[in-house]
Amino acid sequence: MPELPEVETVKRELEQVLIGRRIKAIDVQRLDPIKPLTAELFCEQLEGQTFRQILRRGKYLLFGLNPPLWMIGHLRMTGKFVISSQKTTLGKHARVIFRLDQGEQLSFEDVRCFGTLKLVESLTGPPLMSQLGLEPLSAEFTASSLKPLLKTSKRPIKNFLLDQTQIAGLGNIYVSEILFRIGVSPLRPAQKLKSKEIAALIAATRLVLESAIANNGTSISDFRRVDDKTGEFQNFLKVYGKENSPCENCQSPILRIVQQQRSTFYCTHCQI
DNA sequence: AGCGGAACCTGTCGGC
DNA sequence: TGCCGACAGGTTCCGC
Repeated sequence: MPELPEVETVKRELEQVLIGRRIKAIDVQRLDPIKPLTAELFCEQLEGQTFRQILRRGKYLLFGLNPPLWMIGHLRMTGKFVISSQKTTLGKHARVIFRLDQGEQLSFEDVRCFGTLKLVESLTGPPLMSQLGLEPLSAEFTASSLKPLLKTSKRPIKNFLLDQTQIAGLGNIYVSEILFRIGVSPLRPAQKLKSKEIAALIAATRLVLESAIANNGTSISDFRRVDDKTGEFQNFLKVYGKENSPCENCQSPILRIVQQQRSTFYCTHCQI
């Protein structure tokens, strides 16, 4: 489900309520998110801990607890964090529930059970953070850092942009949107992008991601914010999910194709 | 290197 | 109403 803007939206909302809160107890309803840890070991390490800070890297949420402990969350397709009062009865998709010290609860909910919660004592060590690529909203995301990566890759640019070890945080929706905005076909080999197009790619990536964050992300099927409100960026999508709709530039129908077993939407006339 | 396919799991939607 | 296949914002592993 969520890509960088949705994860960033969740991060900002969680830090409003979570910083300084202590974990009093944990209910593990399903083991999938915490595997391979047992419920006993997971709870034992976290109970009594206080949330100190929340960071985001790519699509990962990093919960800083009492140093050096971190809980690294990944929402995958349908994961979400929900804050509510402990008086609230949670739905059947609540997988791990953290009871906090002021009557609130943090619930990790996940229909498909792909999401993960992992405990680590360092953010630099394997297997997670060390293999993530450029952070697209950081100062390091420039033509000079991206160009050498593109030039060595023959893959279609869509596949390249989805590769988290190259750029961390883009997913299926935003890649289609970004490529439409720069007029580049998702099928074009990465190394065939011209310097001008690389510059445009960087600018469009920043613009689309920042705009999506400003609109609290995209809610197409089940992304919801921490307070269960929807994001609004779905109102600004130009190609994603718009098969057969007229392109807003040239009116020709938006095409849906499959790359890496995933839908790609684009305009064959405007994107070359 | 990079592709296709399957797997992880559950739910929804459209067609017949 | 019911069944069946396709599809879903992600990642990883395996074989070619």
